[in-house]
Formats: sequence, C-alpha cells, structure tokens
Amino acid sequence: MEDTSCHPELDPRVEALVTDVIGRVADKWTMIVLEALTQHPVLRFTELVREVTGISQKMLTQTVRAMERDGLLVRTVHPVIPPHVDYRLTDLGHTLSEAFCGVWTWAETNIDRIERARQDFDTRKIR
Amino acid sequence: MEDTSCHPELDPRVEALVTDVIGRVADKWTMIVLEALTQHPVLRFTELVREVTGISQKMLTQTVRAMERDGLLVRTVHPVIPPHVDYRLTDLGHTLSEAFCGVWTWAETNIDRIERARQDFDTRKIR
DNA sequence: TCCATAACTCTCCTTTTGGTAAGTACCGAA
DNA sequence: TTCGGTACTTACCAAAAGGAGAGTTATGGA
Repeated sequence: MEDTSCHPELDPRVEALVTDVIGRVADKWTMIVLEALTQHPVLRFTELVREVTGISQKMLTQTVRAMERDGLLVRTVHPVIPPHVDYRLTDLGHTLSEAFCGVWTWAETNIDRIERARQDFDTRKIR
Repeated sequence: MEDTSCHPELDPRVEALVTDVIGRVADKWTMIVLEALTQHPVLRFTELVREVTGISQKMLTQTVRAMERDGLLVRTVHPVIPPHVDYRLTDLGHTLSEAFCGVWTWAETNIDRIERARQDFDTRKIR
C-alpha cells in the first residue's frame, strides 16, 4: 500500500502559505513555459512564443514576469538594438521542473484512462 | 547534473493532448481537493467544504464533478433523507496525488526562497 | 405544523482572464 | 525616408470565473 499523505501539515499558517504557492504555480502556462525552458535552456521571447503553442504575447509576458518575481527564471536584457532578452531557469525553477516532472509523466501514461473515464461519464449522463 | 527533460515528446498530437490534460489538472482547487481526499480517504460534501479552506459550494461542486468525469474520484450517493454523498479517490486519483506530491514538497521546502525572491523583485522595481 | 438537514442548484452580480490589435523605441540598412 | 526587427506595453473588449445568497428536495422529529 502506498503512503496516505505526503505532507503531514500541522501549522495552518504554513498550510495556507503552501496552498497559496501551489495556487500560483499550478498554472497551465507556468508549467508549459517551465517545460519549454527545461528542454531548451536558453530562449528569447519570440522563441518562447513559438515554443509555447497557443500562448499570446500578453500572456507570455505576464507569465514570465510572474515567474521572474517568484525566482523561477532569470530575464537577461542585452541593451542592444533591436532588443535582445533571454530567459533561463534558476536553480529554483529547475527543482520545480523536476518536481512537476511526475505530473507530466502521469498525464502521458494516463491519457487513455482519462479519455475513457470522460466518455463513460458523458454517456452515463445521457441515458 | 540532473536530467534536462523528463518527457521527450515527439508526436505533436500527443503533446497537445498531454498539455490539455495538464491544463485541466494543474488547477488549484483540484489539487487541494485531491490532497484533502488523500489525507482523509472518505469525505462528504460538507466535510470537503470545511476541509478545503476558502472554497465556495459552487466551486466545490464544479471541481468534484470535473474530477469525477476525469475518473479521479468516485461519488457515492446514498439515497436517504437527508441526502448522504461521499467522495473517495480512484486508483487514478491516487496515482495523480502521488505524482503531485513532489510539488507539495517543493512548495513546502521553498516557501522562504519564493518569499525572498518576491521581496527582492518588488524592491528592485521600486528604485 | 414547522423546522432542521445534506447536498446541491440557480440566479445575480462583480472580478478576473485573456485575446486582438495597435503603438513604442531604436537603429541600421535599402 | 521608410522598413524591418525585437520585445514589449497599452487600450479595448468579450468571455469566463467565481462569490453571495436564496431556493429545492424529502422526511423524520419536536
């Protein structure tokens, strides 16, 4: 049998903080940007736009800013014309990427099960 | 050195599916409900409301329905009055919980670093 | 007769999210 | 002199998220 819980929290103040961090970090775009920067250690803005399918410039700007603020990546501005900015993960970013790795793997291995569960659920609702 | 990437995707169709699943599952409330049901294997609706601090009834209903549809939990209705419904994770739910465990741990161990990074960032922006 | 109970569901309303498109800054090249 | 390239920022707008609170259901108990 597996372990029941992985974090036996006691202090509700800490609990709230952790929950807050999870809420911030458990975000679609953040995870995808993280993954992109894990596969390609250094990326410029336009490269990220291309890499992260479907993201708009605005969302990407917001996402990388928030990630920079949280210390997940560093944004390096080269003061040249035309502008050149590149992004790479910090150690903190790398550790999060590793931590989240399990979820990517889980998603990959379980796509079919989820698909089937959804179909079952939907057909069950019809009849 | 750690491994660069944890999922060397090739097929962009699969990639899109996985990304979609991540988008669905990498959600604050989903993760917190998952955690609550990991710590307390069986919970009723009102118990979940109490357990998941800050969630509204509406959000909880939506979240557990989506999770049921994805096959992460089972919802058992006992046809009595007053109603009695309880929720417990499926195997799939348990495996996701385990996969996500790493992220909880990461959040717990890195709260201070994140806090500091934020303060640094914010003060840097002021001056 | 009226209330309490559990698990919603529904409506109304505000806030947030996120997209599109245009603008900006700068310089070298055509 | 206008264009192109880069990394944004801003304004505007539509859609979705999400909260508050009342209503619903049926029944056993006071």
